[in-house]
Amino acid sequence: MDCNCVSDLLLPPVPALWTPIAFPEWAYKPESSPGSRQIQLWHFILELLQKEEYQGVIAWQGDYGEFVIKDPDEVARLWGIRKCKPHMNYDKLSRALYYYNKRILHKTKGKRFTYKFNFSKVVLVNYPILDMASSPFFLAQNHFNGSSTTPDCSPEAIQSLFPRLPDTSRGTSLFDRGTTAPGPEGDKLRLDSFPFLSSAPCYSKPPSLLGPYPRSPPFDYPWGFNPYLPGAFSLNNCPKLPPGSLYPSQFYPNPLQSSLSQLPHPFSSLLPPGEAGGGERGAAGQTGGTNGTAGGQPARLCLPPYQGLSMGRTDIGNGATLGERVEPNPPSMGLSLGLGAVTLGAGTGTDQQSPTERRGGVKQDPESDSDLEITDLSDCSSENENEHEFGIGKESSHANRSQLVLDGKKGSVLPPISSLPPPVSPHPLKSLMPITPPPPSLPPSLSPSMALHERHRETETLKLIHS
DNA sequence: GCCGGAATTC
DNA sequence: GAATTCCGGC
Repeated sequence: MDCNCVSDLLLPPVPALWTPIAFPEWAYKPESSPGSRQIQLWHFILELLQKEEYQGVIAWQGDYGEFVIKDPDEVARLWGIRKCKPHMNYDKLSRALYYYNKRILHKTKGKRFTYKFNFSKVVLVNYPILDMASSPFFLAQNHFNGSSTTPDCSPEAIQSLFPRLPDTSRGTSLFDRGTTAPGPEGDKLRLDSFPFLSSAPCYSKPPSLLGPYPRSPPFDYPWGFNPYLPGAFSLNNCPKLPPGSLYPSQFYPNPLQSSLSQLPHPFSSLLPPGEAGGGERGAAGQTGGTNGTAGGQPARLCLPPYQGLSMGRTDIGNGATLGERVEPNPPSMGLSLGLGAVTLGAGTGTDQQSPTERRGGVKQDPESDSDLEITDLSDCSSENENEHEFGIGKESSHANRSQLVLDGKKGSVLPPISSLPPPVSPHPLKSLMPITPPPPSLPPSLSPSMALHERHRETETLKLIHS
């Protein structure tokens, strides 16, 4: 939409500590509406929900994922501003919300102006490729919430599906987006838009009372990032991104991290001895180099954080990570973004299964609503979300070696690894294992074995230096 | 206030 | 496809 009607309504100043995460491709209008990737209502709702300044207008309240529109007219007005629909009203807005019924969110019956997000639906609908049956995400989740049937979403799982991206130094408000829809390469979503997800799995308290992420001032973008500004999603526009990874590594699901650490050689050996705890390397500043991999920095495999592993939020390596590379194509990664890089070595590129094949018929939510359609999933799987956008080849060409980076956000509420349910067959890691050799075009740096080789070589070099 | 059909727009 | 708009019914 070419709407500038809100550009002059700009609200608050650029946020400083925002923690953007990538809006998956599906978060915006699909290819059917090329060039018109408008924010969707539920995104808008989420954003309002996580802005303290709108607490009086709309806020989390009550049950898990539930929110109440305290000021329907105001919400409608804001939405109208956002969409340049001056005649928007709550009646219309609610009509739109109604269409989300049982999918993204639904009306809470009996509660006035109250709706509730269905994040499991969001994930299921948009990431059908996730093998709920064998995914560590959901095994863990089920373990967490005691449910063996509902593949609900743990914060980490959710977070892993909404990879965090770095920002640009720009940022504006919720309303300054009309004219500049995000590019396909980096739609962003803020994890803290899901307070109930980012805090603890399945909390029952009002989300507003929880949340590991300290509430930031309104519009507080960590790197001045504004997901809706042009180029905000471009990997070429990450000047302020903490070097090392386009995505703060805490983005990746814990279960995977633990899984990786438990993997037999060579995977386990990919874990840099000194990096398991996550501290971070310094930031050889690199400014907005293509896809953030500048200066021949090592490519990194960002793995999910896990409790017990110290992980700093700023733990971001230099250069693009493999993890980020795979981010744009979540479904193809099986279940993991973090480990995606491992899979990556096995066959990214064109030799992926078709969305349909990968999907394999996913209607796994036991409580699936009759109208929960696992459709139109191809949008989030391939096409525009591949190499050409993230330039894996380019990235890797700068990389000297692969590394696994264990880090992430602190305070993850996850059970100890030992308490996680044992892998079932097929082994959760199966999907992480390379199935086929890396394609010839795959840079050696992305191959685990090559990484080892490189690592060894580096070690030898260091020995020589020291001697 | 809520639900939901239908036509329409983008 | 995702609203937006209109409208009628409860």
